Amino acid sequence: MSYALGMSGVKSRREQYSEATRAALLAAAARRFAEHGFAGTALEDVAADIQATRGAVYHHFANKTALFRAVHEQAETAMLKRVEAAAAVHADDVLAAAGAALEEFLDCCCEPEYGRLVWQEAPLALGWPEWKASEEKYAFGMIEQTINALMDAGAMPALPAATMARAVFQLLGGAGIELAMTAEPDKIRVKDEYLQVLGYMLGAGPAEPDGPAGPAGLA
Amino acid sequence: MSYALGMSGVKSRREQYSEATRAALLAAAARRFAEHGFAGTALEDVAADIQATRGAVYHHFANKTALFRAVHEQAETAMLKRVEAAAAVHADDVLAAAGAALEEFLDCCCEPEYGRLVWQEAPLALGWPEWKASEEKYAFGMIEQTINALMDAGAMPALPAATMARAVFQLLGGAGIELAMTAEPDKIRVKDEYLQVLGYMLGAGPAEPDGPAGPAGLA
DNA sequence: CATACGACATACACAGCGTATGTTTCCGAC
DNA sequence: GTCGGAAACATACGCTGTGTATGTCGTATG
Repeated sequence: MSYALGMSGVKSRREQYSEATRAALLAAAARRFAEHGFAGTALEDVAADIQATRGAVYHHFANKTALFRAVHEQAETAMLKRVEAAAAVHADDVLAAAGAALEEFLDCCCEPEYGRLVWQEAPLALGWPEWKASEEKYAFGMIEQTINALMDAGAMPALPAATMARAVFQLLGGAGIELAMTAEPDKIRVKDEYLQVLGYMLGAGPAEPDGPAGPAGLA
Repeated sequence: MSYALGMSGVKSRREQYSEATRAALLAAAARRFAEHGFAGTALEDVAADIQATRGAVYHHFANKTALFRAVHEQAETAMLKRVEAAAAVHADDVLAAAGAALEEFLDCCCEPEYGRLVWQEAPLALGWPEWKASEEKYAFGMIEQTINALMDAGAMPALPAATMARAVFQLLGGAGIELAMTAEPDKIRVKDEYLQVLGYMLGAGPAEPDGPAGPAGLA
């Protein structure tokens, strides 16, 4: 029963240091994983970025996969927070909220630390089943919720909601990867084109090329 | 200037043997890669499946990536052949051809050797840029062509074709992975649900839940 | 102030890729 | 028919990177 300080919320110096290095490791790993991929990053380098050794990594995380898992969850929760904040602005309008959430999500995907990590490396690093289970908790759950809201509001016909959500999910993911890999000057254009196309597919009405909104007015 | 036989199309016994082992390696690698993933398969095991050693592998292929590349291309061309054959049946009707192609593609994805290989492992093994470039040649080109045909026929509004094609591409890919990972008894149901959803998104009209065809009648 | 434990660093075992170097078998020329 | 030579492999080696086992130092606790 040592370290009673921790129980009362006050952190001892040791704990503070430990958490600091853990956070630093997470940050360094996020950068490395996003830039060089999961297989392409050696734990040695991650540790070196922190002026530490692999011993530190293996002290804080069970193995390379566990480290990635932590990085991944961190990225997902950060994304969720941003998207929920964006949607919360339009608390009264379901469609507007969905549109805002969509755009904020695409913005998140523009940043390689989210786009590459979540949509490229994660399925590999965690394995497809775990990745899918994870997405079930984050992006996917949010999407399905929105889809159901849209169906209830009559803005979308009643189709198998789960499959529909999966399709939208994949669609957003593809847009995410594409955006993450697009060179900076083209990002705005590509993002707009995706908003158009997504609006058409989800709004499910013939959209005018110069007025991207389908009947749902999602975009 | 030896082996003049090869020039006239007749294969010497050595060449026949060599091609046989090469083909066997490709087949074994395809199974291993599809089942255990790219990183999860050791060339040792691939060679062992053929009762050979890694030397054989490295004789026929420059490295592990090159082996995967060959497997990948083989899978893609096989898929393309099947889809084109399915579409060719409806040479007169653009929509029917697109629908048949779609269904045949989904069928291909149901087989792990295509679904997992192309949509899961390939981006990792080849790297995203090369994978994308490859898809540009295969699935993507075919899709864009179909999209353009549909737009010309007035079955689909004129949206940025490239982005639209990419979205459809990603959509199909997602369906492919999902199908590839779905347990056998559920595959038919999931595939049908996807046909419904895709029909809605592409046909862009409110589809009846029990009559999956939108106005385009894609499915 | 002695002791135990947590936070690392160091050292080691092992797998898997790539390469360099044999060894055998077949082909073609003389 | 036999003899060089090259293709088709097998064998042996080095290297990198993961995971684990052990060591060391500081710090909290009785």
